Amino acid sequence: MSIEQSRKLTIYDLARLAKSSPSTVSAVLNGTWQRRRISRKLAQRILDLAEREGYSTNMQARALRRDRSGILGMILPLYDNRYFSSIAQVFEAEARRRGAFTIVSCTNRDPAQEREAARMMLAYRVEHLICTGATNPDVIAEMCGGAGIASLNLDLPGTAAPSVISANREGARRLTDALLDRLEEKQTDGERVLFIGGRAEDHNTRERIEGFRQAREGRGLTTEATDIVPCDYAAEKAQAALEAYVGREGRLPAAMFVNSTISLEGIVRWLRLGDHDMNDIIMGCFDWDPLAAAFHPRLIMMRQDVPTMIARLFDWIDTPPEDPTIRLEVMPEIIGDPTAT
Amino acid sequence: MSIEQSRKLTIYDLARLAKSSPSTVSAVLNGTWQRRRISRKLAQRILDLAEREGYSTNMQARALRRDRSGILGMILPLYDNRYFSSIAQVFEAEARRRGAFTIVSCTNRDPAQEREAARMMLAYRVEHLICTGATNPDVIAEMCGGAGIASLNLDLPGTAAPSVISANREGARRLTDALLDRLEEKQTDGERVLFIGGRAEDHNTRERIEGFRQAREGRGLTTEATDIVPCDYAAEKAQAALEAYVGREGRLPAAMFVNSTISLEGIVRWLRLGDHDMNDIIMGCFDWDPLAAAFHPRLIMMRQDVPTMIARLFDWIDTPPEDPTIRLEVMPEIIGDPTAT
DNA sequence: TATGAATGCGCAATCGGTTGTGCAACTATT
DNA sequence: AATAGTTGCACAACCGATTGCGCATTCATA
Repeated sequence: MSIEQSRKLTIYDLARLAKSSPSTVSAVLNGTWQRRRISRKLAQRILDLAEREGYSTNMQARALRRDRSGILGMILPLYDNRYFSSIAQVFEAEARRRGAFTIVSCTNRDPAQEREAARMMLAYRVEHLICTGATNPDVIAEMCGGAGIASLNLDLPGTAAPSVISANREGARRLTDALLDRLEEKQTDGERVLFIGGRAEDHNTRERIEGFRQAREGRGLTTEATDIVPCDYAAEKAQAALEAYVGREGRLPAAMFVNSTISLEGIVRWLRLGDHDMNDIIMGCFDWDPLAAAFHPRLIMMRQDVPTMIARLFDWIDTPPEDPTIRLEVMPEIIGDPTAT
Repeated sequence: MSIEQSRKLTIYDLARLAKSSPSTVSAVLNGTWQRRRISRKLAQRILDLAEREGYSTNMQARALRRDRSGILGMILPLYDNRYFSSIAQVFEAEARRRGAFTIVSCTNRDPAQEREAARMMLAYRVEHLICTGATNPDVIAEMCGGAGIASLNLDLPGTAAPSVISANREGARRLTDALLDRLEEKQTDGERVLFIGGRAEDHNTRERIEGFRQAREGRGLTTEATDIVPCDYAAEKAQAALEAYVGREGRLPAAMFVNSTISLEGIVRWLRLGDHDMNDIIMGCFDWDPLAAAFHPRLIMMRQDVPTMIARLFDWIDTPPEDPTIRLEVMPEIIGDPTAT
């Protein structure tokens, strides 16, 4: 261990201590010493010294000189559900594996916060910016373009940068199919099936609604507009929306397609408050939460395939696609459906 | 909007465009122009120019020169529960409010990852490092000390840096009291009450066990060692531990103190698998999850007061405490206990 | 014993801001 | 009209790393 330094140790200090030069020390410490024909002996001496003195490279200086920060940036709506928190964790783990550093910023689905976060990330010269679930990814992509930084969209697609998203329509179709299978088992035909949660403006919600419609159509069922309730991402809104729905219809839906765990929270709360039995109603949720699964094993959930999505993202970080508007869909996995293998 | 530049715009470019000098441009852009007696007219001209050309300060260069990065670092075990994700979000929001940037790194309760993350944070010259739930905070504090960086502990305390933690013992006492009240209501005296989850080595778990013991002692109850099962933070381990416990004892405990939502997940799963009625067993959980609350309204939960904890943390960031070993406890709130106001 | 090549390392410029200092040009004072 | 103070700005030296280039040795070859 070194003596506590008030001033951080630099390559100049090490050069002095090693009776060498800053350029040599630099080459040794960043691994380019062989190419610069530094003798192994001197290199070892400097490495030992650096270790003993607790030297740590000043990344700001390195970034400035190299014109590469070594930082990957990500903006994210929130951390507080399993989908987004897992995105953040997997992203960070993979970046770390490659020796990159990550900066993640939560922007609360707020366009102004998204822009501000992107501005800061660009100021810190991130090498790539991943926009996850951005309300308007194209604005961010344009900011990045102006700064010469590559951006990528995740979860919600854009038209100005490559996008990795879930196969929302197909996923929703499968989830709806599972719900309808259950409904048929119960032999309660003609009952209402409610789609609830998400935002009508957002691409994923629209796609999932379309998948929902198509699955019903496949069984000769038509879907009423009143059965589609994209009441935004908030437990209270889902709770209120369900209350209103049941008030209008005079009875519970037989099955529900719940679009996100945050909506699920409101739905479950409302059912509990009204003392309804959770098992009387067939529920599917587009998103996965293991605690919800534990509490309600008959709940069918679509688990989005985060590891694969992040892997594809890094493929594009390594080799940017020629087509900047390319969109890749990753299939989510159905959980809790006994008819699925 | 500016023409797309291949090379980023610098203050030198702006100086040329404005027919001024780099030092003047710098002063204007970082707000010190009044102190440097730059005329308002020139300042405005430069600001307009910067805006029009889409200039963005290179934070690496600024950090290098100022010897201040403007970055606050935080290490965190995980994002995937409401407690830690809320810590990350509130921390980031507060830092942003103060114009600071944050870097958060998940280290999976792994000492090696914690050290590595701290090393990187120090290389990026964070101005403060917050160690949240670190397995060995003192190691990190020492690394920071050697680098002349202030560190602070959150959630789990250390002895080498100031710590903000929850009032674990008192919180556990209250939670246990609530459980025992319920038990008495049911008039099923003499039944077993199980403490399950957490790590025997970790300070919080030990304190909570102590609070659990004290609350029972307060009612003249002694606590068997076999009723204390700190089986680590993992759903599967809690599930297995409960299975083993019930196997040994021959019956379910009448009440359970579940130490974390991750343990709760395993507990609930096991109960479901065994087809036990959740309402036959009185449950308390030290940590809060709104989805769990929705599914199980009779579940009593201690919600740790994250906003207050973060506020205290920033108080210390602003004015470091004289005593570096100071420890502050923040009272968590009990949720779902009808006897509490 | 020259000559050319390879080895081993240091010099100095550079990345893009920041900031102490100095120096004109003006204004106010006597 | 001479002096002192103020206003408005530019110069140049940093911050700590990186890297093109060059120079002195040593080694191999003729």
